[in-house]
Amino acid sequence: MTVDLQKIKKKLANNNYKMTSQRKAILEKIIENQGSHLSAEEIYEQVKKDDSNIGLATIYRTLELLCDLGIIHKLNFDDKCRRYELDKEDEHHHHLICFECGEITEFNDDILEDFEEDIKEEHSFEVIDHRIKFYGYCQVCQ
Amino acid sequence: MTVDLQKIKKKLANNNYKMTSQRKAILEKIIENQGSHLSAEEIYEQVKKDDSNIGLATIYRTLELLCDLGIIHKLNFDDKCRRYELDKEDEHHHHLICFECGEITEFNDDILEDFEEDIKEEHSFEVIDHRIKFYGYCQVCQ
DNA sequence: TTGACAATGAGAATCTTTTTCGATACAATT
DNA sequence: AATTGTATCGAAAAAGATTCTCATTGTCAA
Repeated sequence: MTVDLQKIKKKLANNNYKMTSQRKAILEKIIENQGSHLSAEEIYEQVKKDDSNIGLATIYRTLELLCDLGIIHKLNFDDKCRRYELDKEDEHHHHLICFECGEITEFNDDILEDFEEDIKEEHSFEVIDHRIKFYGYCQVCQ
Repeated sequence: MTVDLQKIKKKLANNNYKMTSQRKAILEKIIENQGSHLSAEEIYEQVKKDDSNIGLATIYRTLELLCDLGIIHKLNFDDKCRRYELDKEDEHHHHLICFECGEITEFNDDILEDFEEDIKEEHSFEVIDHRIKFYGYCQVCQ
């Protein structure tokens, strides 16, 4: 995996935050489940297995913190809850969402890079990032 | 505007639904505010001006219904509420979201049509639709 | 060891959305 | 005009996700 707890620990320290056991546990679960787009509740369940004493509020606080530091980011599928995934600066990926079974698969690519230029010119909008969701039918559901 | 209440009325009728005064009022507000991505609450406020007796539940029920009929669709910005906009089959548009002021502008284009082909081949995923969000800084906030 | 402060757990609070239920509107039928 | 059946409605309760509060605990430097 390209994610390194030590680096994250430093990033926390640089911002005056500590790598506590709870934060570590949460991070580990997120890393273990890369590609799963876990929700706060799901992470809670996972972490609870090892530390049955952790509170849901801690999960939310930690996720918020990790978002602020750019370690993870929020995702909005058409779910009613927010989901989270690791932020990997080296790769850009998008999501394929099946109308039928709801499965979400990832798909790496750097499309639209050229396009961002055009938008700058036509709309005076400086694009920093973009997210694409493709909706349709997965292999199984076609 | 390309939206026609008569057509919508027929669409409702075809599915055994009636064009009630409440539904009409809600639709009118959505049409009036094209491009505004109103939330349920905002639509409620608008409609309440004319019909102070309408219930919020009716707003939600109607929005749900209009989604099912493909007249509008839900949007998820990073807001905590869902927003809605008219579904215009003739045009595809995407959103430019400003990190700074949060303003959301629309932007028409048919990009990624070719791309959908490639995805079909590489991922066995049949793409029906896609949504793109571009994040960055708008003209004012740059 | 102590003091200062960050972090935590538990539960209350908040906010959006959905559900329930009795009342109402309306069209078709008598 | 009265009756019936059904869709729709408003109000309020309920549900579900997230945030806030606050007293307690953990950590680390002095």
